[in-house]
Amino acid sequence: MTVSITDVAEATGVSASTVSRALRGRPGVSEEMRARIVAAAAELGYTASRSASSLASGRTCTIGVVVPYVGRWFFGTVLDAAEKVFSAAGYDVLLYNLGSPEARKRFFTKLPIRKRVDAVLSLLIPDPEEATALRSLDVPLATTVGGARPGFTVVGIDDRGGAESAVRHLVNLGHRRVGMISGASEPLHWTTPLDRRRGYLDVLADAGIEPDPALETDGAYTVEGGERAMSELLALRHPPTAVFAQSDEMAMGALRALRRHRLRVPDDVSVVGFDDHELSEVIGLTTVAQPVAAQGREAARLLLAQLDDPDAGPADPVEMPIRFILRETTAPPHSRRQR
Amino acid sequence: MTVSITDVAEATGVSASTVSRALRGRPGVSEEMRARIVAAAAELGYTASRSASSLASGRTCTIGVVVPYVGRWFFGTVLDAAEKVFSAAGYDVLLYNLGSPEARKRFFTKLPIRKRVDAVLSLLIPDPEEATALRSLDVPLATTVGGARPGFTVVGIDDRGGAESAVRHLVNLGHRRVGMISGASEPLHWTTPLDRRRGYLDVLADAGIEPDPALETDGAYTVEGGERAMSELLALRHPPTAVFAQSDEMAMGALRALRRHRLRVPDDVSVVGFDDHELSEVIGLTTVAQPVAAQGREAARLLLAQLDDPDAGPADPVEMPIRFILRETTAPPHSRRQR
DNA sequence: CCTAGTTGCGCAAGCGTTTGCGTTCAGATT
DNA sequence: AATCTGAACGCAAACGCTTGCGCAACTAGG
Repeated sequence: MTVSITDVAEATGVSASTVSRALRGRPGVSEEMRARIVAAAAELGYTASRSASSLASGRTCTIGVVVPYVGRWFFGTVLDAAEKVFSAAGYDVLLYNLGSPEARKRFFTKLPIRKRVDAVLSLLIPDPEEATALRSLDVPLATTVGGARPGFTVVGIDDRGGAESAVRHLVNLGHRRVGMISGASEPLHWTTPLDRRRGYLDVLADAGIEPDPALETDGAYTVEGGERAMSELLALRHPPTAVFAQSDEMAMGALRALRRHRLRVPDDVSVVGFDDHELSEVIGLTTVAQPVAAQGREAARLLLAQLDDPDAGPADPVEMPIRFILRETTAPPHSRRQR
Repeated sequence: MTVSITDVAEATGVSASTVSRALRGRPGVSEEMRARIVAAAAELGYTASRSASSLASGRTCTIGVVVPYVGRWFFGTVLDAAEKVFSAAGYDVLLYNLGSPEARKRFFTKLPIRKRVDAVLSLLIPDPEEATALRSLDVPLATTVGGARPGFTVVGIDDRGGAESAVRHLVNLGHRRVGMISGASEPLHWTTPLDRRRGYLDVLADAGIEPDPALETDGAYTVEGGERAMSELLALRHPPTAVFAQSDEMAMGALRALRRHRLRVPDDVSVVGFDDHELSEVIGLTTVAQPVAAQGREAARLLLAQLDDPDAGPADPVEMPIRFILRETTAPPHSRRQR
């Protein structure tokens, strides 16, 4: 049978309470006794039952992490970093992967997480009702990725500024017809696409370029979507000479579409992405880098801080630095002819 | 305060036992009463405390998933698929990300998972001691990725056959000097690199080609490693005309190295990978596709089956189909000249 | 009409910890 | 010597649920 606290108590000839205190480093146990207990516990291979201890103490030593798609690079990377911080602090991670709308709905109505976690890190942007549901858990909450929400600690980046630097780069190269591949409004209340669009429009306005709605197209933040979007742009009467994709994955899709159309990058069309995907360097994609893992780490740390210091509200929003990275997918328009 | 089972019991005027039975669909409750209880529970926003119920019942309704790197595409994808199966069946997923050796060691010595899960899906290959530790948990176990182990249900692919088809393709194209970028023995007892190497050697032998140890190099299963490995190969007096990379990520690194060396693919050097990474299609990489998500799904399903039918041992090993995919990174040697 | 079987529900004993409080006892303080 | 003070430890009551068993009330069979 599995060994319980009373077993190690008997083995040491003390009470269960003393064992409990000894093993958790609580005061009220002599060092000598503590050593004996620890030894006995080790010998018996004792591990405290989490169910029992969290039932008794009210603490679960578990953090819930909810993410839209673990499989996608961005979320996987954030999760990876956050998990390391949590587990180093002795917390376990309960993962909820809410890709499909059904899964998402089920999660937020049933809230299986209730009474199971000490805090929640949400890698997806909860809509107002979902946010309310999460708040009802009455534990510290944090979000990476845009959209300030009362009660949530949020760490993110300057999406607007990032988009500006990307588009400004294209404009400075001399491009006047700059397309954008965006991820549309799919999950409502998710402000990143909007912020990045704002940056795009800002720069155009600054440069005195009339924005053309036909140049804005939806890539759904996936490779396939980006490919489709790029094809649409190429089908235009006046296709763009440069494209700003709101994510590297969409930019990769765009590159693929361009290759299929036998157009050369950057000679015929320039492409700039956003995120600095792990493979972007491999393919030489010009992009705006954001510190993905660092965001996960930071969010995790802030959450832990909130747990340590009870009745400390959510931390102030954190904005992580971004960085424009020039690689090989951008050049002045029609550079072939100009050479 | 948080609402407990007695609250809904009082609200309905019945005992807690009846509430418990009603809410979990157990027999012994009239349909009418059940409806009333369900309604009351919903109204009060009641959720059973997992700690309490698992303490009482011994079941945790939780599956532990241990993975080396959540951030990597392969593991993220497997996890994504497995999580969906688990959560659809009402199980939560406890994630352990064991990238660093310290984290891994800590996990297997302290086994924080003990008494916390009903089953374990390991996406990393446990060495014999680790396997013993896991078995001591006394719950169903499953593994994706190579290496049969007593007590584990394993679902994998034919690594050797896959490697054979990749290398045979190169040999059939006329290549005689075929390099290999492998992930070496880093985590011991992880047979995939060995099996893939076996396939590589088989084909060479079949074709009457003397294997050259200098053509085998270590890419550590990462993009950077692949790049380094390819550079080494190119520095050889007689560099290979084709390269088999044991993973797509390493193949991508190889492509990058080739680009840096101003060599053209496939004209100067052919490259074939393994895995069919989500971005391989984007870059046109010839590769051997394995059903990654399907493996996660299948492993999860088998685990659930074992949970449903108690005292059913681990399932028979499952081998998922693989498929060679011809894209654009392979061609006959020196095809430029031959044209 | 009596018995046997079913159905619906309550009782109470756990499940393995944690923790407030009480007890004991050695040593310090007057 | 009597009292006080901590330190070290034990007691027992939670924590919120599950489940075997018991007990009515009701149905059906003879």
